[in-house]
Amino acid sequence: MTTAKSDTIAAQISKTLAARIIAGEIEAGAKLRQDHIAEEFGASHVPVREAFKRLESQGLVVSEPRRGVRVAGFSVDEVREVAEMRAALETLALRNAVPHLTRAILDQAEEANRAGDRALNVQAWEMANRTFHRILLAPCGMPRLLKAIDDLHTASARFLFSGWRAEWEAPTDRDHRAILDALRAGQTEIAATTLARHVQTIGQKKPK
Amino acid sequence: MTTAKSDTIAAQISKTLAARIIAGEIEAGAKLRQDHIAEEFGASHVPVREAFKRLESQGLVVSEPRRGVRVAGFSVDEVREVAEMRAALETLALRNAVPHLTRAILDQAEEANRAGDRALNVQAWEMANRTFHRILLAPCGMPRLLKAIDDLHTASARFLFSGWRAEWEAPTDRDHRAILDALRAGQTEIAATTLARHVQTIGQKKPK
DNA sequence: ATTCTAAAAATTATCTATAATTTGGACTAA
DNA sequence: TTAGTCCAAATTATAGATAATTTTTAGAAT
Repeated sequence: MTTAKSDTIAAQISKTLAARIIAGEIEAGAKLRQDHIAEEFGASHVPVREAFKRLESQGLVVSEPRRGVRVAGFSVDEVREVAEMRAALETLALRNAVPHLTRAILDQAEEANRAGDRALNVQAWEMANRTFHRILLAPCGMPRLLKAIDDLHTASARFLFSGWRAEWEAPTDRDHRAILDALRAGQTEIAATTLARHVQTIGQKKPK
Repeated sequence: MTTAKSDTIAAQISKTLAARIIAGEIEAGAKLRQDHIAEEFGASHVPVREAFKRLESQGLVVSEPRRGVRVAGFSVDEVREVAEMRAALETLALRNAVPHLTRAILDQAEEANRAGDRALNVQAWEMANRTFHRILLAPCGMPRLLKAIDDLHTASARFLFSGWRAEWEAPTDRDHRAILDALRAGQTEIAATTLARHVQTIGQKKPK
């Protein structure tokens, strides 16, 4: 998680907290005390509050007025919900991206996929996986859609990390290759349905 | 727009500003000066900033660090984007809602539809339209999905109001009836595809 | 006339301080 | 013991003040 120095303090705090929540360093349901966090970052609590607002819109924390914010929990139902939303939105993005996909872009995606295969831990694999999806979908040119998908990826990553914590081995991603092959062959529909199925299987990998 | 007294000041400001932006009272691209707004609401600028954050997550304003926020513009591309996202997400919600739909719920939806036919202005029609969609989709029990759809409805409403401003006549909504008929007959797929087409036509009603 | 520079004004972002609300615990009464 | 209530501590929410940044304006040089 790169916290650019040009960002506002609120943005930096938001990114750092998001990374912690996703990594599972802060457990679900834990209260986030604004004064404590402000002290840790050497800031006042005003930018902390703004960071909270951002995290809330990403679905990482829930806030009750006058009672503070706590890390959002996630049930199996929510994991499934996120997976289904991803399937719906990523297929939409893919269909709109296809006309703009070039050979070079597909090669980039393949490289990202190989990076995933080489990943030594789940964090590295997740980053490569996200890159793969982003490279393929970005050419759709629909910024609002891409942002929504990105937030859903964040939610997915949280679930992924919570499940695979200790033992983990890089799965060679057959689905990714199948998607690439279909795209190279101009079979948009096959690519889209494969992507939809692929995303939904993520929600089924059992935690622990 | 009901601003409950129990809400925080930030929430009240956010709702009021959202209503103004949707109604077109503040034009796209206009700067929102936090001090001026704070003064108008008799508050300090801290809750104003938090309200801005909320509006940003809804896509109603865009913010550049250290340069303030301005009302988001919306091109025809963005309108189409929102329409396509709605089509994808609302069909997903509908498919998941169908098993929980009862006769009573369908009757409620029909009543909302009639309210739309009786609407005297575009605002009343929009509210009835949103109610219709919400009644049908809420039983899916996917809160994150429903919130996303609601934000997209807000964006759609902005476009709708900008187009039809002065002259307007209530269109009897054939699509809504077709959806209800299909649901009553247990034809989920027909209902879903009709809904998808219905949502996308909204993006095609030409403004002016 | 135009463009570059610098000072001034306006605005945003943050900090410190104050007010309001909630939570937890102790004490009292049933 | 068990509620119930009240007080104190902790925490959130807002206000007022300060610092930092950007935009505007004026002036000078080409």
